Amino acid sequence: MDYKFWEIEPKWQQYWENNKTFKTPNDFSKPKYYVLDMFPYPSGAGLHVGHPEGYTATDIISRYKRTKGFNVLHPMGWDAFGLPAEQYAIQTGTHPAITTQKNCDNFRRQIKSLGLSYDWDREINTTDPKYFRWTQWIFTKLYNTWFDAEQGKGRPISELPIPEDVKAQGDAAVKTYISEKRLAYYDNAQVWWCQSCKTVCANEEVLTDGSHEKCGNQVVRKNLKQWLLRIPHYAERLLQGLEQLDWPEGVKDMQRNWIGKSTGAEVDFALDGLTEKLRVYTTRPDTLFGATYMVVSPEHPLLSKLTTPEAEVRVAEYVQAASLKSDLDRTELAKEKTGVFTGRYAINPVTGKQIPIWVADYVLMGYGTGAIMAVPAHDTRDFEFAQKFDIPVVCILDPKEADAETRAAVLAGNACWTEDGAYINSVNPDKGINLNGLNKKQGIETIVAWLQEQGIGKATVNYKLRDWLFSRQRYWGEPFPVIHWEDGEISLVEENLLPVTLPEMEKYEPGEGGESPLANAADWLYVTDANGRKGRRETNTMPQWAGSCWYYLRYIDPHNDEQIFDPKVENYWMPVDLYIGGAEHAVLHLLYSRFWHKVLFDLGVVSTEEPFRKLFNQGMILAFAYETATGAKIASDLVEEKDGKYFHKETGEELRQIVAKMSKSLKNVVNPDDVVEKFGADSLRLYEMFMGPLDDVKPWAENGVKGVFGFLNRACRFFGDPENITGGDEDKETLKLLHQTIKKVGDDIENLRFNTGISALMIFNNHVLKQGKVTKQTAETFAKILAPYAPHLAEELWQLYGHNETLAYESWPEVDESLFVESTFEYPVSFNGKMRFKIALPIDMPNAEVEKAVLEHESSARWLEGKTPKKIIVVPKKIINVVL
RNA sequence: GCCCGGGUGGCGGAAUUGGUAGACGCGCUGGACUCAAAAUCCAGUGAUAGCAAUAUCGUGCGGGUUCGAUUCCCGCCCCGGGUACCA
Repeated sequence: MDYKFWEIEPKWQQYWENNKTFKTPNDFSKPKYYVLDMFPYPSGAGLHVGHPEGYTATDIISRYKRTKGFNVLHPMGWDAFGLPAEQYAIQTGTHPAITTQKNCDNFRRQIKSLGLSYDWDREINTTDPKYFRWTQWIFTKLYNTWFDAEQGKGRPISELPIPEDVKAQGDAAVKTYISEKRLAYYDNAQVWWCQSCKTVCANEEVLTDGSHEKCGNQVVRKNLKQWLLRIPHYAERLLQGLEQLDWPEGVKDMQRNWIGKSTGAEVDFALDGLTEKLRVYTTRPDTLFGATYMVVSPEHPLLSKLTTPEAEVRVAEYVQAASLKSDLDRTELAKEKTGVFTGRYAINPVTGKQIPIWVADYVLMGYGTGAIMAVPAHDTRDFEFAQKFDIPVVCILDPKEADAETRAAVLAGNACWTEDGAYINSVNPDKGINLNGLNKKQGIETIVAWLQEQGIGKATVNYKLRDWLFSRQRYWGEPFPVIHWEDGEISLVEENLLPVTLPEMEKYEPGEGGESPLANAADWLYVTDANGRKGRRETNTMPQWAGSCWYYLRYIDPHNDEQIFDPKVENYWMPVDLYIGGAEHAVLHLLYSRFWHKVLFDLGVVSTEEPFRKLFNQGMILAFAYETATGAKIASDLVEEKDGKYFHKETGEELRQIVAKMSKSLKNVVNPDDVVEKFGADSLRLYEMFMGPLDDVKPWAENGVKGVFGFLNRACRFFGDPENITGGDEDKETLKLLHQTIKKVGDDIENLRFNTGISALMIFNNHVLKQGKVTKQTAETFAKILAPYAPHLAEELWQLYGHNETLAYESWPEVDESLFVESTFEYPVSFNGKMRFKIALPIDMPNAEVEKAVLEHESSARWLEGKTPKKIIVVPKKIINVVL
């Protein structure tokens, strides 16, 4: 049978669609397996070859698990809110919904052409009002939830205890108190603003160079009324939850770093001439004896009080200058420390000495208390600062492990030592404190106990995680179900009135000064309540993360108009057993999703504490590119190859082959449609999996596609030719290899090692090609184990062997381990670790006889050189090593 | 700087718990088929030396542990990702 993939593939895709082969019933009698892809943003550019990488992997797992008797949930949908459709609307006036629809249709067509076994009846779209009705519903839940620190969980706002003193202040105070506890709140926030996108962005969306991750333009600070979510309340839970997850350690680490937990202590410093105290946060309270000055951030609320009249001018100037600096200047570029003395002194509580208080922008208001005690001898930043401004450096940790020179410098206060050591100068009998002789752990415990006793400090925990800025100044997003009333009250749109849909508009331009385009939708914007009170709808929309935060829950029950989903069904399907997608979502999407999920868990909406049990990141698919000796990139169509070297077609200059991201300018973008047309979907699937380990970054090579295409051709020609299929018993060697292959392919799928699984299939195919004939049973087994990878060809073969039904639910072949039992093993024999020859011996032969057989072997004499071996190591079924 | 990954032929990559380094595929070389090409098939292919059998070297570098190290330990170098004045 010739390999006519162009006929086979559409035929089976049609069959699967007509028969709803992959429609997933909520059949609770079977064990379930939920395999999820990170759903795509349907861009106008269509599918990139990176998409099918993850999709093929999950498809192989899905198809395999079905044959192992699992009820498999494998859905697909569209994360379709987003800026490109809105920008296109601004340019052309085309409604984003129309653009989105078109793009979704194209993505669906492309994905279907790959033969992926999705249950298309569960398709979802985040821009569908029937979907975002529930996104809005979750927002109302967040708004109406507070975090009970004692119980460590979120609870309905109706259960929030109101302190008596708040009650005494009246209704307004109670309302304020409540709104300060809600997980979602509306407030003035210093936010990142992208002038190019005319919208705010979350901290997480700003890259380290101060650019917006979406567009690459620099962002600026701006003060705006915004919606924020109190994700830091869940910091500890988000951290702890990681422990139970089967996720790549790297991703867990990134989340841990992002959450940024640190343990330390808060210490109150008395101030000279003021009754106020200055509170600092430190992770090293044990170095208190070395604190020779203090620093407050330029935004510190106490700064004006601290500043003495003589210092007023310079402090004001400094604060002014700092406020003009972007955060970028304050961090990356300006490594050189700046600061001015406030004129005020604090009292070091352990030494009783006066220490100066400075203001400097290397201390950030947003972390800890916005003030620090500076220990220049044992903190590099403080040391730098102290050196520059000539502040005393007092060493209180003797660096015993350091070399003599370093040690001397540190002890003299001329160098900084941040490692552990032995405390010195850390005793004050008057205050009843002595750390000398303790180690770091004991030192911290002792000083914290002392601070607590004195009532001037306590152990504390800090997190880097900040409130999540949750609103955007865009049209194409979920509207908030919120109304701002003329009297200042904020209320939610009632649940039975959801969804709040987007108004039709003629123009989609954002308003000036940070207003969303929705501010122009007069008919939609204004509302009046039953009492005639006027109100205005929230004009911001939710960020794109909103829809993707919970989509995996909607697949479970996508058409339910009564509830977000039926809890019985949720209880069956959750959690997601395997989630595959790009590593770029390591923190943002995955952290946000976990946060929402935990809130929903606390409220009893979902049944699992974590949404994604196992996570796997596919590596990016790159492409070869070419550059000159000076590093200039050359578009691929200007490159020619000669004898394995690359030259510029026009200049003749020799070029270097490099690996880079696919890009239009390099002309090395691979379109999946072209690959499918030329080699077929099965070849594309197979190649994407054969390129290398799923999590590796790897370059696309068209010759590689030809390689797997050749394999499918040979397999099709051999297994599709009735003359090669015989009756009778299978050849022993073939049978053994077949079972080894079943085992290898199955194990490799379970472990997501698809490249070596394909290699095993190739080895088997090469074998039978040489063998010439196989039994029908062998041929059928081959079709079954090929099916997860190349389902179209497998179905075709299966049909050829006389079956009328799909093989998608045929059970996975059993491995007959007894075939692997061998009576002899061909031992590699090495002398002093170098392999010299091989000898076949019975595996149950006693060691003494093995040694004898080895030494008597004709080749041994040559390596023994007349010597008597010192030792002979025999590792059964592994190796024999003769030690001379 | 700090935290994660990773360095294996010309290329993508294999190698259970330490046990024959280079599976499988690409590329290349030679051959068959063909008027010829493509396609297909067969053989070879880590480097060096040799007609060959074979030998020596070989998994980023330098040490170590071991009968035996791509694998474990110590010290470096390089590449990729994340993060960055978080006290």
